[in-house]
Amino acid sequence: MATIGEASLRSGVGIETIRYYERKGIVPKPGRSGNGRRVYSPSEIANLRFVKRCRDLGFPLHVASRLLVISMGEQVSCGEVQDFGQAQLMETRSKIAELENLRTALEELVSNCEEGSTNCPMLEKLWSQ
Amino acid sequence: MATIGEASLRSGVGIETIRYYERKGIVPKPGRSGNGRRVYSPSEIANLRFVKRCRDLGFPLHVASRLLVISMGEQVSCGEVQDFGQAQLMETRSKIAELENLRTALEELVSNCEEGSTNCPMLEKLWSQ
DNA sequence: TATGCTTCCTGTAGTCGCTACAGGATCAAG
DNA sequence: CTTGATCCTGTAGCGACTACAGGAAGCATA
Repeated sequence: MATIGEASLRSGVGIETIRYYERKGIVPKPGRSGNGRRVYSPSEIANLRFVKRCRDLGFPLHVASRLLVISMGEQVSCGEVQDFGQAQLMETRSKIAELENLRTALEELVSNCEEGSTNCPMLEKLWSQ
Repeated sequence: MATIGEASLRSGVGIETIRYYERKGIVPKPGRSGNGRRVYSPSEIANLRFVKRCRDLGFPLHVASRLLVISMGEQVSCGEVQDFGQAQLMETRSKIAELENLRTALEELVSNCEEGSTNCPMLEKLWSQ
């Protein structure tokens, strides 16, 4: 049984963020000690770590929450889990593609700065067309 | 001289977003007609288009605003403009690198779904260690 | 002229995932 | 007994919008 500070250290989730997850119902509410402080069991700390893992992979909070619920449930609906993974992968791939277009555009924009043909070639490009 | 609706169409910036930019001081306040409605000159519409161009390139609003101010000013400080461009390029590159790590991790995670070794291999992976 | 549709106005609240207080209570160590 | 760390609740801020509510005009048709 741990305090919120210990739970934070062991899970890697910030204290304020832990309370936020609780408020949002992402993780179940922990018990309280006599003085009203939150008390975390090892499995509750593991839950926090699980959510953090999901977040680090880019899953939105509501998906992390759903994955946690699925994990807790009787029979695991593996198909739904796989769907979330696939969706997140697609999302990530399309974000990469988008950012690569941006990178190309920015590289071209910045490269204009070398040629001092106008007052400020980059601004010119931004205004042109 | 155009209404906000026309300005929105011609600039590609949504009506609510135009008003938001005005509130935030990103673009100068337009004039008003007798009945209190906003009236946009062609150059004010161009300003909106400029901000949109910046946003599409990933620049944060305060940078777009600064670039607009620089453009309006007497002498253009080309160095500052170039710095913004370089910073945005670096930012974009590091975001891409980050997302590529995520993609790799997700691909591995999802690939586990094929091997039905456990109840749900993806969840197992998320909990493990 | 009356009606009805569209556009416009202001102001406020919601989104997402935190993060940072303010103002207070309690605990552990010296 | 005091000091400093940790905890509590509640609220507000971030960025960049987006979505109303509730009302005032404008424009076209009957």
